[in-house]
Amino acid sequence: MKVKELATAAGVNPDTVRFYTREGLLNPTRNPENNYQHYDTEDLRRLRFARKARQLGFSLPEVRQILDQADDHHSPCPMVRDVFQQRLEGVEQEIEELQQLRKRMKSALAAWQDMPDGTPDGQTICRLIEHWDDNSPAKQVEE
Amino acid sequence: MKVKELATAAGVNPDTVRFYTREGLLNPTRNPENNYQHYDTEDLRRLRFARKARQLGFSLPEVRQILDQADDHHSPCPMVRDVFQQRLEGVEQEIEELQQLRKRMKSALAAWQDMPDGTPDGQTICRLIEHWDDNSPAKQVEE
DNA sequence: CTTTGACCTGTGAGTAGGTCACAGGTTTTA
DNA sequence: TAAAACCTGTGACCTACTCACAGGTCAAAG
Repeated sequence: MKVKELATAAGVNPDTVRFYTREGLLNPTRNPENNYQHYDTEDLRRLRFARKARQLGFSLPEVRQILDQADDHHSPCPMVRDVFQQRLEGVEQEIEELQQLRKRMKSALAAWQDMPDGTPDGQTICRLIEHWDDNSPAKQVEE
Repeated sequence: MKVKELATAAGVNPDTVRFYTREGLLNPTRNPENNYQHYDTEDLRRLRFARKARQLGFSLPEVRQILDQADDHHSPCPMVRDVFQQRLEGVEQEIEELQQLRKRMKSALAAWQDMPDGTPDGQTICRLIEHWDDNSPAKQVEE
């Protein structure tokens, strides 16, 4: 397979194939006649695997690590279980934080219902934001 | 105030102060004797405002836009309400997507309970991931 | 046989929002 | 007077791609 064929087969951008190749996740051979890359079904498997892993939240270095372990005929699965568990916790924390943010945003919106717009007066830029309580207290300081 | 003083006052990295200055969000004056930047309380207000706005999900260009409007003595608040509403929707969508991901991850974990690790055999890299159903069907192709 | 279009190549830049490193100048403290 | 702590600007780095560019290759159409 050539670049675009592999890309199409895996449903990704051809540039992603080239990028992954540069990054060492794919190991194509080269046609010496025209200098083209040649990918086989193993590469397709690796690419599909990489995409799935990315969707699951693995970083590219993590994906490469898994692939490398597989190349050395070590089972990467225990590591996968491990990193996966961590990623799940990361995702849950992200959700938590976003829900906090959402809550604060909604109460800010509610509080803004009754606030006038007001023109900047040199003391305040936009009351809507300045009076938003982010419960991260800033320190006070004088010039 | 000098860079580090302002940074400390606002609870940010000094490099962030320099970065925001380069980006035109802060307008310090210069001491011609030593070429140092001098920030006043107005800059501190702007910096704090910028940080709050960033926490609310405004992008730096948006923050700059608000600040510029305030400099021109136009009330930026209607724009703020508008962008804020959009950000809220964005946040809610992010939450939605993360919850979807979390759901898929949890069911994957459950399915993995009973799967053996297995050593890579050339056909499969890590069953855990390859057998994960991401409901994004890939096309089939032969070499 | 030539042209056209689709593909290939590598390299480099761009994305967002900072953070860090570097080399050299200044100020403050001991 | 010397070290520590600060200042300056510039440029690289981070993620995970994506896009642009300039030039080479190839298959089909004319």
